[in-house]
Amino acid sequence: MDYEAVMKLALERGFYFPSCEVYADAQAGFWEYGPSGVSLKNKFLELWRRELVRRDGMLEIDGAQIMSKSVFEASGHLSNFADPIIKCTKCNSTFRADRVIADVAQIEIPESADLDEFDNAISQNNIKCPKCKGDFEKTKKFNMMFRVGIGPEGEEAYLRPETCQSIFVDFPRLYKTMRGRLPLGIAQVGKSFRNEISPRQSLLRLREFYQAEIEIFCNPSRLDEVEKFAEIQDTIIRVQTDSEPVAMTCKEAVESGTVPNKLVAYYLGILTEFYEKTGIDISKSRFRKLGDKEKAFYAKVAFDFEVETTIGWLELVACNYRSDYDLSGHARTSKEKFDVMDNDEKVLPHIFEISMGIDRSLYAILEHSLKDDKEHERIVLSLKPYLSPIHVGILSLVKKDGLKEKTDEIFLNIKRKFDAFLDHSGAIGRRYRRLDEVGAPFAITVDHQTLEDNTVTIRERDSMKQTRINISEIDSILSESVAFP
RNA sequence: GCGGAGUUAGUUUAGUCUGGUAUAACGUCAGCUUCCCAAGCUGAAGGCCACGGGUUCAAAUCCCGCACUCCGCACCA
Repeated sequence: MDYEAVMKLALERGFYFPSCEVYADAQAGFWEYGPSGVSLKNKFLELWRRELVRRDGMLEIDGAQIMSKSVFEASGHLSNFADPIIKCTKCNSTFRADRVIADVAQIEIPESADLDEFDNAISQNNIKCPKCKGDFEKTKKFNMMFRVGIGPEGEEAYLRPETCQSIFVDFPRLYKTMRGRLPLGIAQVGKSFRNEISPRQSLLRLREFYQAEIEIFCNPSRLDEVEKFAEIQDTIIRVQTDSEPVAMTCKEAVESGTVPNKLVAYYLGILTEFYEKTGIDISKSRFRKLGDKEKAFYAKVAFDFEVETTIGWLELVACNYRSDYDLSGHARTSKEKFDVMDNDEKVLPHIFEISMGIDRSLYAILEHSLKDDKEHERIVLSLKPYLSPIHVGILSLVKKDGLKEKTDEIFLNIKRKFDAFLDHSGAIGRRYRRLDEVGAPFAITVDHQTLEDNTVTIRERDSMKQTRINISEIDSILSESVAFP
């Protein structure tokens, strides 16, 4: 289904909706998760922990969202995470200074250059507004980080623009106290903040958003010594270096040089296996190798994991080989030691990161799972059972003759163990439809026969098939059916 | 940030040109119908029309501003 249909479902069924919507001064780029959205997100993260964090024996931390100025001096965000912008005095159009100068005068000025350089280039080449030929104001820096003032003096600090900086600065302590050995993965789920110029499309471009980031600390001279590689060497990944994605095994990807080494291929492999289990259609995905101009300022090699949706290819994960950019930066600025012993060799670890956008991933899962079942006149959210906000609906066929009481009793017995939803009101077909829309994989219905022989019907969402089971079997059947794979 | 379109109930929407405090469907809730796939019947709740200002006896409707949403441009780890 398309973006509009997902949006409608999100608003009607409590997945997500605009923040502060009752106030007129609500700002763009901020969205809330409702009950269904939170449940889906929690389950998605549980799957992420199982398939990546636990599978690879990573350490998970939970860092502060506000970090000191020094962190971002060391990380380069204060100088690099900003665009030089120029504004036309006549028509108020805003442009990126480096782009206009490159287009008009063919002069390449790096975006991190001093502001004077841009102003000089503009006056020397007599560059005017491309739209109205007006004059430009002086070049300004627009930094995408949110600045905050700490305490009564308003000491300078920033909301983190990516969660991984806490992982980098915590690395020395974690390595020492958690008995670290290279390669070591450290993971974190949390919020990041970026002052986007134009947030768009609900969860797809937010100013406050969730990331699940994994930083792999590794010895750069041993990137092909990866024992675990055997686990995924036959896993098929889709890699795009030119115009079309090409499906290949991880082994072939390394041997052909498409992916630079076994370590990177291993993580692309387990990431693909993870996304397969979210229900996203992997045949509509690709790892797109980024060109030099597209890469982030810290990345040596970068693959974006992208998924095809009705609004185009959507970047869900950035996989960047950051080399020693981060640790050497923090070592230099903090004067702390970030190098460690690996066997008998002292190394400053390199970093490969898997930076996942959670909100976008959830959107992609919803879009790929939402089906219009025209034959039965229903909208079905065919989520994997272990990701469904509601595991099971517990329904009474009718309220009277003691069916309500019997239904309540069943609900009481399972509600702590499963996400169960009790519903007595309205026509039974309507209640099934409602459960279909929030993606509940099962519905259990108590009818008159239940009172005679303690059996209930269990209906399966996608096939609409019903089977009669004993009440005593409910727990084991559900446990098995909604378990994580 | 620029240009265009839009904003009326939970959702989709009529009404805006031709000013007189608002329409419908679906959804929701309660009840009836001994009822297993959005059935039927009865009833109810829900909006002062994004927000702020102006014109007018009177504004959802006209004017100005502003915010947000969508589409393009630009931007985007």
